This record gives sequence, C-alpha cells and structure tokens, in this order.
Amino acid sequence: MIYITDMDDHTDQTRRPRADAVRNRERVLEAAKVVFSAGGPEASLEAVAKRAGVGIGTLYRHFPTREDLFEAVYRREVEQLSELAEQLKNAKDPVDALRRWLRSNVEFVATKKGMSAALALTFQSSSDLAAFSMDRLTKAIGSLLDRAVAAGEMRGDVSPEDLLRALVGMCYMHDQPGWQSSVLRMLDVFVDGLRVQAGTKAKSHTAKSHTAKRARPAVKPKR
Amino acid sequence: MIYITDMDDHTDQTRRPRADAVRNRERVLEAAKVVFSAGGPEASLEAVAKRAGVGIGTLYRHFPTREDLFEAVYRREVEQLSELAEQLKNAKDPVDALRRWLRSNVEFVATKKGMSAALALTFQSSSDLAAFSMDRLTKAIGSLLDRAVAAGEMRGDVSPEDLLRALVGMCYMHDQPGWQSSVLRMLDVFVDGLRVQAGTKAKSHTAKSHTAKRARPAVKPKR
DNA sequence: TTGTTAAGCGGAGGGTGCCTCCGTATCTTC
DNA sequence: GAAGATACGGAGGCACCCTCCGCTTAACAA
Repeated sequence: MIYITDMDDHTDQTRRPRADAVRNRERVLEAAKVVFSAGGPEASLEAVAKRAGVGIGTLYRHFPTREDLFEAVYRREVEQLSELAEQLKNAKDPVDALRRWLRSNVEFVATKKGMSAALALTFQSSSDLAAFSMDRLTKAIGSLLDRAVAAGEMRGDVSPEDLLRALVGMCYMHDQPGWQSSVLRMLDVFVDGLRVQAGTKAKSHTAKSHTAKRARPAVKPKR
Repeated sequence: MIYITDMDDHTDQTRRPRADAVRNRERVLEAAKVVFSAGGPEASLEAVAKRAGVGIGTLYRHFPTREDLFEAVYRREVEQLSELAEQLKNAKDPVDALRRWLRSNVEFVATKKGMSAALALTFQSSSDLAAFSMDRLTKAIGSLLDRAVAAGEMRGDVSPEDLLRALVGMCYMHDQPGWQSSVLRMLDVFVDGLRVQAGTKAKSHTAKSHTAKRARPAVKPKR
C-alpha cells in the first residue's frame, strides 16, 4: 500500500535499497499492527518477528527499540487522519465540517482500539512522535477551526492543539462497549462550548434537546 | 496512615492478622508508588521489593499480579479525590463548585504524572478497578453536577460518567510542560458548553481569565 | 513464660522475552 | 559472472517474572 516515492534517487551516490530489506520492513510493520492490536503494548516482539516471517535480528535492525516500532506503525495512522481533513476543507458549513472531522476521528480510533495503550505509552516517551503527529493533526484541525472562527461562528481563544488533545483524550479513556456514543455526546457539548456565546448564535447541535431552537436571525458575522 | 478499622474482629474464629504482614503490605504500597511514579509501569517489581525492604516472595504474596499492585496504589488516590468532592458540596455557587473540583483534579493528576501510563494500562485490563473508581468518582462529580442542574444553571443531558471521562482523558493526554494551563482552558470551554444556552446566562468564563486574545500563536510548543 | 501452630518471610531457580553480535546468504552494481 | 555492500537469522547472555518451599515469627492458649 505504501511505497517510498523517491525510490529511484539512488543516482546520487547511494545504492538503491535492497528489495528484501524493503519487503521485510513492510512485513514487520504489518505484523506489528496486528499483534499490538490484539495483545497490547506488552506483546512479545519475537511474536511480531515470527508472524512477519523474519528473524528477530531483522526486526531489531529495522526498529532498534520497541518504541521505534510503535512510532512507525502510528505514523501511518496519522497520515490517514490528516488526509481526512483535507477532504472536509471544502464543506459549506464550517462548524459542521469541524464537527464531522471530530466524529470521523472517533470512528477511526474505534477500529484501532487495541493499540490505545501502546500509543499512550509511546506518546509519553517519544517527544519526536508527539511533535510529528501534533504537527500533522494540528494543521488538519486548525484549518477547519480557522474557517469557523473566520465566519464568526466560533470563539478564537482555543488553539487547535488544545482541541486535539481534548479529542484524543476523550477517545482513549474508554473501554466499555458504547464508549463511542458517549464520546460523540461529549464532542457536541464541546463544540457548543466553542461557539461564540452571543445569544443569537447560541444554538445547540445536540440531538434531541435543542433541535428546533434556532432563535433569532443571525447577526452579520463580524470579521 | 491507613489501618484496617475492624482489626479486632478476630474474635469470631479468625486470628488477628500478623503485625509484620500489615507492615510489609504498607511498605510495598509506599515503595510501589514511588517506583512507578519514576519508572512508569514497566518498572521492575524486584526494584519495588528491594525499596520496600522485603523479599520478592512477600511482594507477590500480597499482590499476586502486577495489576493487583497498580490497583491497590490507585485505589488510594481515588479515595482522596472522592473526599475532595465532599468538601465542595457546600459551596454556594454550584457551577463554580463543579469547576473547582475539575480544576483541583487537574492539580491532583499533575503530582502523579509519572504513573499515568501505568494507570492507563491498568484501567484497560482491570474492569473491576474501572468499576470501583467510576463509581466513586461518578458519585463525587455527580453530586456537584446535580446541584448545578437543579439550580437551572446547566443542561441535564450530560451524565457524570461522560464528564468524568472527558476530564481524565484531557489530563492524561499531555506530557509537555505547560499542559496544565491547556487543560484548564479546555475545562472552561467545556463548562461553558455545559451551561444552559439561554442568552442571559451564557457568558464565557474564559474570556477575561486568560490573557490570550488569540491563544494559538502563543501556544507554539517547539520541541 | 513457654509451647504450639498457623501465617508470613525470603530468595533460589526455572522460564520467558529482550537485545546484541557475527557468520552466512542475498542483492546490487559493474 | 564476480566483487562488494547490505541484510538476514538465530544463538546466547542478561534481566526480569513468578513459583515453591524450608525457615522464621507472631498470635494465642495454658
């Protein structure tokens, strides 16, 4: 699925990377995703190597530490999230776009639930990874947030970083079945809190309680 | 500090627990708190035993699994949080009381930062512990939330569980210095979202309390 | 006090997983 | 096809996990 784009850059002095090395690296990543998803972060690395069909030495050459392996797996996930935002950038209603990104995120996390503990650990020990994913996701969420703020729909005193962390935190704290709906509800509350609090604009998006409450005609969005 | 209250119940057939056993258990718990705080959940149990001045066998008799030990340590913390709510129950302004509990919580977490990964892991594998702490903390936060709702200050469609998870999630996602102020800001947003959205009552609590007019440029965590 | 006995103590030791090291195999290049 | 670079695999040393059991000590009775 994922290929190094500049695979032919071996012209400048460096050899082309060996085919078996590329293949093995890929195999290990794939195996790691499965094993960690099932067994959590404590899962044996030897099990990963076995499932990948490579020797333990090979695994360690590609990913010298357990954290390196987590990181590599995680980086892929982040890319996907980032692309998601790109698509939503063109939606009409900016508040709704933001809300939808947040919601899609929850879904995304749901499919990776087994890895949550692993990620929590990794995040804590690798500030590099934190920086990378913060950067990617912050930009994603930031572009959505900006539009809503520019449209006068949301307050401007909350940073994308903050919003992101709140989101991720909410997702990863749950284990019970049904956690998703709980998070979705919290997100709605949160988005409500983010809206500009002038009486005219303050309408809630939350399901039943405030459905048809659109109060007065909106004021002109001030820049 | 903590003594079994019914220590004299040995009248009914059972012996009184041995003094050295009680003492050792206490020592292990104390040592575990320190070791885990410093070294995370991966820390060696042998290190804990050593620090406690007991044999490894003794540690395992009291806490058969690593998770049991985490649990025991964690249960104490929860008790403290629970008591905190008790004290706040009598404050005048209910919204403010809730807000203050949330904030105190952040502070509390701050002092236990090293254990966060351990707790995340434990929480995920021990549904017993999850149930216990959920129960305790839910009641704590619930009593505060109820008052605010009853006073007509807050919407009633958010459960204490939800609120709790959002709080904890926010806290445990951070590692950077300065995370506290970020969480505090998010909490304010959140509480704003919780308020009833009628025009008269809905005014932001954050606007003035934070010097940031536009927080984003300021919050630039640079490696 | 002293004796009896249940309860608790500690650490040796077998097992598992982590990670390194290096002889061997395979790929790239010419 | 040959040479040289690169990667492979798994044996082995180490650290930690956890159990097991002979020894110690505290609680209770007389």
